[in-house]
Amino acid sequence: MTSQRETIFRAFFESEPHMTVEELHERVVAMDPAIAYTTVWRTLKLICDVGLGEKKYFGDGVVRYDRVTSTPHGHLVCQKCGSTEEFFSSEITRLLQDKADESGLLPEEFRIEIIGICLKCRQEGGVEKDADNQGAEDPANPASAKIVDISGAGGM
Amino acid sequence: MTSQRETIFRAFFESEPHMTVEELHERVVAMDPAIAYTTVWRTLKLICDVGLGEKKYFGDGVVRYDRVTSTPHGHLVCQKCGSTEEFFSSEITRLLQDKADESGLLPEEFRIEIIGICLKCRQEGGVEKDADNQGAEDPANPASAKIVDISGAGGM
DNA sequence: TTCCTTGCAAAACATTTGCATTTCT
DNA sequence: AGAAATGCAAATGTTTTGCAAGGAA
Repeated sequence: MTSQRETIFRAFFESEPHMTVEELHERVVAMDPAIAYTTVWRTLKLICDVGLGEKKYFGDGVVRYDRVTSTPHGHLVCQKCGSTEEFFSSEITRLLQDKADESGLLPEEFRIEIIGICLKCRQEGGVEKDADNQGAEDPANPASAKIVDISGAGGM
Repeated sequence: MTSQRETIFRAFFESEPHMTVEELHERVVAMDPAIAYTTVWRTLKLICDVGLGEKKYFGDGVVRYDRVTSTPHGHLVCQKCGSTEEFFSSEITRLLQDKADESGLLPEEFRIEIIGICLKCRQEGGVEKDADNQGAEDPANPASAKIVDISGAGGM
């Protein structure tokens, strides 16, 4: 365990969910400017290999990484502004498990994503997302990643 | 509407689901050797833009394209051999719609993927598929192929 | 002719890897 | 010392774009 790894681990586990390598690297650099992108990438890979993290693909061309949580969850992703929201549903999880069982597939991960246009973007109409930062979170606006629900309709 | 487009359209709608640009291009070339990869790519983009198709990301580094079906469906993807299977569940769809409604997001697409190890691969145990790097797993690091007890779920 | 499409080549990009150097044990 | 981690640069592998030539309306 090196100091770089410790920094990267901290940054990863303390940050908001589904960050890209680049985003995490930015955070890491803020803590220690000498840490290279490659090291962040390799550490992220390490974290996934040991099962503490996993890749996420929201479909905007970049890989994101999530901490492995005890509870499976899905994401609501806005195509326009790139904001994301998480949701939980034990009922959906159960149904998916059933599907896997039927097929004989031993599930390792469930990916549940709802892609669409968020309420805010529909109301504001004209707001375009940052061209060179597609689907990325605005680092200055972590509010774009909020956690919702937990027990609503559908037994989540 | 050019002959190339007609060929590509036919190939796309008559082929199996979730093909990559390259795979579709191969099929197209079999029908008309003069059609370029770029044209296939652009036509696929066109198809998606008009809403007849949509991108899929199974996490192996390549984009796949699916026809938009009247019924939303999910995929069971084997990390080892790369095989895929589709499944349908109106109940899951309904629950996801509920989640979107709660958030105010106008859903345009549901992505439901169950990633794991298929029955065949578990039975055959050691059989490695040609897929050089399925899911970008490190072949030299079996730890990445952890198969945890999923009594609770695969953990997303 | 005018506009749109095609093909080829190259640009863009994110992800990975090679290798010499540094750091840790 | 020996093994492992780091940084930099470059290789990969795709996706995407620029532009001149070709084809449809």
